[in-house]
Amino acid sequence: MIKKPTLVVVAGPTAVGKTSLSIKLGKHFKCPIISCDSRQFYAELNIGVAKPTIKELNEVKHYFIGHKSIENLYSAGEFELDVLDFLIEYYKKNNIAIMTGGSGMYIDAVCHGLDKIPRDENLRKELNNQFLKKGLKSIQQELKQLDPIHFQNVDIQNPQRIIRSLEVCLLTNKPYSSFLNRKKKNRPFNMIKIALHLQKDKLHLKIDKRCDKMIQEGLIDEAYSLFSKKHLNALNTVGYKELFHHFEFKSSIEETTEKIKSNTKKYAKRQITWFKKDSEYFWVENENLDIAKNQIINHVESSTF
RNA sequence: GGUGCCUUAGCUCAGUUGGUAGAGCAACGGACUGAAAAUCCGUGUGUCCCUGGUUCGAUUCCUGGAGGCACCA
Repeated sequence: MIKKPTLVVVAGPTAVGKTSLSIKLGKHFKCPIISCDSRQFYAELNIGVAKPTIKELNEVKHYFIGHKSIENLYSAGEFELDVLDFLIEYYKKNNIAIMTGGSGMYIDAVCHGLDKIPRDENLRKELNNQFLKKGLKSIQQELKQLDPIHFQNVDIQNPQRIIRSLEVCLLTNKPYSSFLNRKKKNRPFNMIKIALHLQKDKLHLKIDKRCDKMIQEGLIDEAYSLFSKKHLNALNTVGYKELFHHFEFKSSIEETTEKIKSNTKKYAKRQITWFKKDSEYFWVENENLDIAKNQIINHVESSTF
C-alpha cells in the first residue's frame, strides 16, 4: 500500500482517454486530480480543449483547470512552482495524488524541475520584432556572439529557441547556457509515471470523432467569441487557430474541420514522441477502461518505495 | 458517333529534346529547460493507365485499347 507521499502521473496523447480514466482512478484512490494540460489552464477555453465536463469535475476534485486567463502568459516554470506549493501542503495530510495531462514539458517540470532561468515578456516582444524585421540570420548572429556555447547546441533554425536564449542573455548579461544545469531535482514525494496507449488507427478514429463532436457542441461559437483575441499565445491552439483562419478567409467549415483533425493527429504524434523517450513511463493499453484501470491500480499498489 | 485535351507518389500536379522521375499537401521519423495544443528538423513511399511497335534503351515517340474531361453532333 501507499505509505509515502506519491504522485501518480497519467500521461498520453490527446484523446487517448486520460480524463475518464483518471476520474476512475481518483475515485479508487480517493484523491484529487492535478491537471497538467497547458490549454485547460485557461478559463476562457472549454470545448476546444476538451475540458472535463461539470459533471466530471464534480465527481473528483480537480486542480489547475481554468485557473488562468488567456490574457496572462503562463509558463512551465510557474506551473512547476504552483504545483509544488500545492503538493507540499497537500502531502501534509494525504499520501497520494494524481497528475494527468498531455503536456510533456509541464509534466517534466513538476517531476524533475527546470533550472531557474528568468524571463522578460517585453524583451521577448522586442526580439520577436527584430526577428520579423531582420530575419533569422540577425538573431542567429547575435546569439553566436552572446552565447557561443548555446549556439553550438541549440537548433539554430528554430527562432523561438533562439529568441528565448537571447532574451536571457540580454536580461542577465550572462550566457543562457550558464544557467543550464540539467540535473533532475529531488522531490519530497515518489512518482509513478504511467502513459496510456492506443493503436494508431484507433487513436485517429477517436480524434476524428472528438473533433466532430466539438464542432457539434459549439466550438465555432466559442472560437468566434475569442476571435478578437486571436493574437494571444493561449489561442495559438489546435481547434481555435484553424477556425480563426475560417472566419478570416471564409474557408469552408468542412475543410476547416479536416484541418483541425489533421493538426490534432500531428499534435498527438509529437506527444507520443516526447513520452516514448522517457524510460520511466509504464505503458498501459487503454482499449478497455476497466482493464486499464485495474492494470494501473496493480502497478501503483505493487510499487514499493 | 466525331474532334481536342488528359491519365506520373495517398491527393493536386510538374517533368524527362528517349538514359526508369520531383514539388506542395498528406504520411512517417525526430528534437525540445518559463510560448510547449507552441516552435523546429529530417525522410520520397512510384508497374510514370494497359498493349504492341520503333530503339542498345520508352514513362517520354508511334499503333491499338481503357478510363476521364470539354466541345461538336
